[in-house]
Amino acid sequence: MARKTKSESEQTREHILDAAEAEMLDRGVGKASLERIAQRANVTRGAIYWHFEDKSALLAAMVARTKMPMRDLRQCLSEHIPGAAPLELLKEMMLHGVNRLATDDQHRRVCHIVLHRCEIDQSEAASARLLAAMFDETRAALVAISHEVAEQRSLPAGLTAEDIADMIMAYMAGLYECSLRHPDTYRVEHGAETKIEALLNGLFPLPSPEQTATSS
Amino acid sequence: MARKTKSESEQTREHILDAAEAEMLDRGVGKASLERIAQRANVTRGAIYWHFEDKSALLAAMVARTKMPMRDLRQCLSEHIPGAAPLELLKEMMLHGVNRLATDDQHRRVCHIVLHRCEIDQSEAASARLLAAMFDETRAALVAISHEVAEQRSLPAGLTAEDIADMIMAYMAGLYECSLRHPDTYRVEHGAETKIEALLNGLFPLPSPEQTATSS
DNA sequence: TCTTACATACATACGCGAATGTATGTATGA
DNA sequence: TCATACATACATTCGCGTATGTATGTAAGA
Repeated sequence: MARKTKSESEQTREHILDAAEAEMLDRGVGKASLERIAQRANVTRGAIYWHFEDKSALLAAMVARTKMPMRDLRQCLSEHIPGAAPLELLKEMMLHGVNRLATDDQHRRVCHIVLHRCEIDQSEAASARLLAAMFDETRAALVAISHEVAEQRSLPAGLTAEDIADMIMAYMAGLYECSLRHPDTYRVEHGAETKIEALLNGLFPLPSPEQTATSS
Repeated sequence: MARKTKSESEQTREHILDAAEAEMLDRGVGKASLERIAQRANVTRGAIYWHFEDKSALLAAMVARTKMPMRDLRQCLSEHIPGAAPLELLKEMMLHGVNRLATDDQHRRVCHIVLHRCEIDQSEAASARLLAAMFDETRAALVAISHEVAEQRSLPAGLTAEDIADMIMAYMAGLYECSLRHPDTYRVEHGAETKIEALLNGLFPLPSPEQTATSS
């Protein structure tokens, strides 16, 4: 076959990424063969090796295609809901995560691959670091905003803002876990907002009058 | 080498399982080779094929070694804390999970392997079914006990006992996720009991007087 | 504007190692 | 002596990486 123009080559690259998503979702990253990925994309392995160095680079590109930094999310939400209280912002951040998990199929696929169809070892060090970084980033964001919320609401006895952030972190991680692993029986989107509100109300109780008096 | 007595052969079986745990933890299930597992156990692949049909059977045996059915747990707790209120029982169930996750190293290893070092596909269908069964089992237990608790406490507005059970399910799943994936930065055991109490107090608020009057 | 030269975007072919499953050997306990 | 509990040897498969072939897009120069 002949050489393609630049935009066409960009398309084949996308086709390869799509095919890789499908293959890795079906067989897992380890058992996904470049040969079958190529067949799905109607190219040969040569094309894959032209666009990507190896399988792990292919995986990394897949992740990069769907990753959204926390920084951008918060920025975006702050602009979208100007002057929102921290608690409102936190709720919106969580809702955004749930919504994306419920509706963005590509994001679901990629997360499912990275989280559950991938044995992370040294060869996928890049993906491993990226995963850890996303965890740290999310957690840091939660800690920061939990501190802000704690200035307006109170905290359960014996717990710090960091503790609450860790609990929220676990809840969100669990939602991803349950929703991706058991999509037929666990519906994240069901009552999502109500649940989040209930959780946050429980974790950030309204300050009782005497507490307010003590703290002020 | 020569034939061993029955108990000795049982020991080699255990050694093989131990070695498999270590290998699969290091390299992941897919990249774990039976040859290296055999070396770690000071046997040859022949021994492995004698005791297990193939790698997936080996994995299944590993899981079976650490699995504890929910039925047994509840039974055990009911006997241990006789006459406990449902809420107390639920708290103890969750605490038991966290404690095991924090202290039982073999359990941690096996869970980490099955959850994060294993690309579940048709070849590991047995493990996949077992995992799904554990999920369903746990969830059913949570739903049941949530209903019981809901008879004594109240529920957040707009949520059912099933909803609450799903939230608790997500929280527990998230604890496993965070603790196993980021053992250095995420400490499950830190303030575990206080956190669980705060969570349950938030999800099962004390019935307010007028609500009690209305419901009765 | 037409040609030339080079880079691009793949396809094809080859060699390699690694892991698996099986078949067979063998020494020992019961 | 016979089944057990392995060890050893062998064949086969599979996927990867690389080397190489090839046709076309594209830019520079005449």
